[in-house]
Amino acid sequence: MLELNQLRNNREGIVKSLNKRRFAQAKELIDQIIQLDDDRKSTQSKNDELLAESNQISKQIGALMKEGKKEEAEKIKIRSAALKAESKVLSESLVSIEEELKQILYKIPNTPNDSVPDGATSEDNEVVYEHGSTPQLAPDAVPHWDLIKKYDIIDFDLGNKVTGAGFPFYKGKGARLQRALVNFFLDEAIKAGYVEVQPPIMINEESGYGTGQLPDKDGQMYHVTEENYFLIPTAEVPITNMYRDVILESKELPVKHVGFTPCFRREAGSWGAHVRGLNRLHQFDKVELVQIHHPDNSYKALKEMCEYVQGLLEKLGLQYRVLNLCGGDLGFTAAQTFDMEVFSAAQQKWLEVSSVSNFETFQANRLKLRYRGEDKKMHLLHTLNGSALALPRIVASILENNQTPDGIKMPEVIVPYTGFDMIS
RNA sequence: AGAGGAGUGGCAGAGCGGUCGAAUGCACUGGUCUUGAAAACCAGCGUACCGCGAGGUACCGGGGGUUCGAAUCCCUCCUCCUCUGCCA
Repeated sequence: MLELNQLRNNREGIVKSLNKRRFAQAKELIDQIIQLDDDRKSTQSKNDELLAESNQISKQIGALMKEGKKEEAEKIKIRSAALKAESKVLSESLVSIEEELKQILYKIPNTPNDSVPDGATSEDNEVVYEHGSTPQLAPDAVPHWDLIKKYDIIDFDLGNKVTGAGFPFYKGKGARLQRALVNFFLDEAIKAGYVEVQPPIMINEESGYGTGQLPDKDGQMYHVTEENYFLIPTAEVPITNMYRDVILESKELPVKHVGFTPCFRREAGSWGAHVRGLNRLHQFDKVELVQIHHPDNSYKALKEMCEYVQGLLEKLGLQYRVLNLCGGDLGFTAAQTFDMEVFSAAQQKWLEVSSVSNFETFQANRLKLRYRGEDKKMHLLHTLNGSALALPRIVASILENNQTPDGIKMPEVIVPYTGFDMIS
């Protein structure tokens, strides 16, 4: 959620910035917001005056009652009743103005950072870095959905039977490979100074609003209606919400957490022929990084997180590239996002395996996540997060890129974790 | 899940219909004293909104109600504790 002050003071700049993400209604919505906020202020002022008078009268009544002047007290009670009726009207309208204001604020996405490239679709994302070269595979190399059948390590049919599409079983060395990668990712993050957390994988509605999944992505999360809980689409949600309604001391910054969780996504409307095998699932595992920073440091942290994720990909020996997402492809809550894509040699296609974002104050504003500045005043913090890494597509590219006539060779760094160096 | 008890400022803990945004202690910040520190003493010490300011308004787990007036009474939800039941 953008800050009201910013909308008032930097209206033109924000409209221009939102233009970069092709958000056409910016001007109109901001005008509505400013109008509503003006209404809110004047309504509150009037109401406060009424309440102030009412409080005065109540005190007088108290004093009169004490002195035993019942008659006089009764007399001014009449005035008090009138004030109360008037104030009730104003209070109700204040509540509805605030609600309307909030609803409009919820509709406005975050403003892209200046270094976000202009552009409308994923076609316009800027490739800022490339690493590695495409492995030379044998002519009979096959995509991972064939490999997992051949070696019987991941079973979609079983998942279909037991749950439904997009909920595969990992079996034998497939399960061990996945667990090995999770442990490798967690250990690396801990070495890099992240504090591990194991969060709940269901969240309440408030948390959904806190990080911005609600109301924007309502319908993309699995909803447990009995309790009004949601299955998390990413560990970002519970981990960042640890800091909802929190005031941090400067000396507590930065906050760095890593968490491993399954992630659940309904992916409503996004299914198609191009998402075979592990490319898109309803349930998948992910190790997620979350950082909270002083506003001055967040972009430096964003850079460091990207470099950290790149380091993981390099250790796994995967060819990858880094994209600076263009305005039109940016997620609702992000001010800037770098996507890491690995090249899947058998599919001849780039697969997104990590998304590292700075949300600036967008989430913090909803979360009320603040720190006390040098000026002794409260300020919003910056939140960031990134996948490090999402498992299925990493597994897919390891399987595809490392296939040999004798089996699938494991990257060296994870052999201590898997306990085997070959799936055959 | 049932019965009982409880939720107050960073923490502990008073208040149980008016003068309470809330005693007191601890913690914290500034000052005095001291070579320095400790101790002692003095002062300060929640958040949000409105207002140029003086100041005003709201908030005592959340929401609603009674009342001229609610931290205090009533309803409801949530959380925690104790006992009983169930169970990884």
